[in-house]
Amino acid sequence: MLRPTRHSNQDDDAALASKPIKTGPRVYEEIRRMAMDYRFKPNERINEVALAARLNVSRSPIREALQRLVTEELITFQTNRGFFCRGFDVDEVVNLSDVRAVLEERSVRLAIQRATNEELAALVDWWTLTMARADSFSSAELTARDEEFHIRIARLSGNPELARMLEGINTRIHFVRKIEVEKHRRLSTTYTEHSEIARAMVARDADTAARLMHDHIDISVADAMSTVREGLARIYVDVDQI
Amino acid sequence: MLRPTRHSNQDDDAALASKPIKTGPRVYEEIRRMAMDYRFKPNERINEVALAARLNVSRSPIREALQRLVTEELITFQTNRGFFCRGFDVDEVVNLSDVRAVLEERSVRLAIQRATNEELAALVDWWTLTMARADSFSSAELTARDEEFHIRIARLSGNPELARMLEGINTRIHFVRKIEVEKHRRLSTTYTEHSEIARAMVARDADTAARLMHDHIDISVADAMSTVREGLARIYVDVDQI
DNA sequence: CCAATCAGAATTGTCGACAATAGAAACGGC
DNA sequence: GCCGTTTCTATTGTCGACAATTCTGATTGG
Repeated sequence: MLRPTRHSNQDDDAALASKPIKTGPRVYEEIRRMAMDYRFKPNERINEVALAARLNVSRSPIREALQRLVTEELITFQTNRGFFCRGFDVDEVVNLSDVRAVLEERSVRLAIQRATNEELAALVDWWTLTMARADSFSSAELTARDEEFHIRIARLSGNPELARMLEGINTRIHFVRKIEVEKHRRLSTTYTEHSEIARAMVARDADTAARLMHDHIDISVADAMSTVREGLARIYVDVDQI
Repeated sequence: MLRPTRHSNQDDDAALASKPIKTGPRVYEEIRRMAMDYRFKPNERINEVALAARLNVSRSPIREALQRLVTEELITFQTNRGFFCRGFDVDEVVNLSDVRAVLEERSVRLAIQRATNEELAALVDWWTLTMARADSFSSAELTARDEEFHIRIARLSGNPELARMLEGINTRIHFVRKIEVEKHRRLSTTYTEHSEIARAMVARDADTAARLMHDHIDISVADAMSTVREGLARIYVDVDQI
């Protein structure tokens, strides 16, 4: 079969002969990533044509991706005015943490109730291994492992809706969590809490596990404020470096 | 005021002259409503051009609305195959109810902690009035009141994220809830549970209120199965009546 | 009779164009 | 000099068109 017309890809990554990744999903994922990392400044208006040019596509897939991100709360929208980056404020972080704490508690309880011994053992092993290698991970990688720990438990809960909601919260607090990870790293604080939670799960001690999980997540307003402050500094500094 | 000649428009509201409602939001709301009420059959493929014709718009706003509904879990999507109505199965209802129970518990607890006496009194009054008029309401109206009761509490919690998540769940279980309301009505079961919850809230008795709320929401798998069964019957009967 | 194959039809994915709206700049009256 | 108005520009909202893909169903070989 003959290769159909290639439309004007001059720079960027593309052009590797094969193009297995559909533009729609690719664009969505790319913009999502940008929003998660606050590559748009808080409340910044997002110019569709500029973004389209940047990603080498037309406005249609851009708009569809943005609309989708609107319901994910990563982007906001005003009719006839367009799309904006979400804000970045303390209240939101605190409120999301509150919801998250409740859901994660339920998550561990269900996981303890439903997961097999093998699954729980695998969780402990995986985290132990992760801890052993912790120093070799970048902050981004470590953050990803942190997120994965919680997601794994959510999966073990056997309730996909619960897992999905927690993933949604995760994407929204990804940025602050990354900052927290770096803060921890600076202070050389080890992640003993995850280990303790996993141990309580293996022991099928639901109350202890739930309590540990709650305390692990619960963020004081003071902590949130300092983290958000550091986040703001980072946003307005790192920008334009790429 | 004289009404200028309306040319052609056979069905729908149409065209120019007075058009205060933007098509984008209108289309979104309309499709959303259809999805909530299962006007699309479960897992049915949604034809974009047909839907566009039905709503007298082009495919662009249709697709944008659908994409948005995808992340609301009211619609599913497969690349190159298009959009589908979500399924309709017992597991989902059970899982959502589980999550909902947890969130609603948190909701009442926070509301008890943060709402003023006046706000709680207003809640009681409003529900008492609603009950008094219950017989004059249609099932749809009664369902809306039921939903509003819970949403009001969520708002009183002072945590907008919590409220938003509960609203998301509500739209997804709207259909089964409506069937439950009708079931209740057939059996002449009165809604005493809401009143009891509200009373416990006024008394600032968090544990009691939380327990009542949990029991109110918790759905046994058997109940869910019968409700879903009735829902399926309704879906495949009422269709085409409009 | 069934399975695989292959055209034709239907549907989705993406684009560029144009109209409608909002935003910015220039203007003028006070 | 300042505020409201007007004009011009930038951006969004929607559309129709075409390419790419999937679906349908008829055909053929076993």
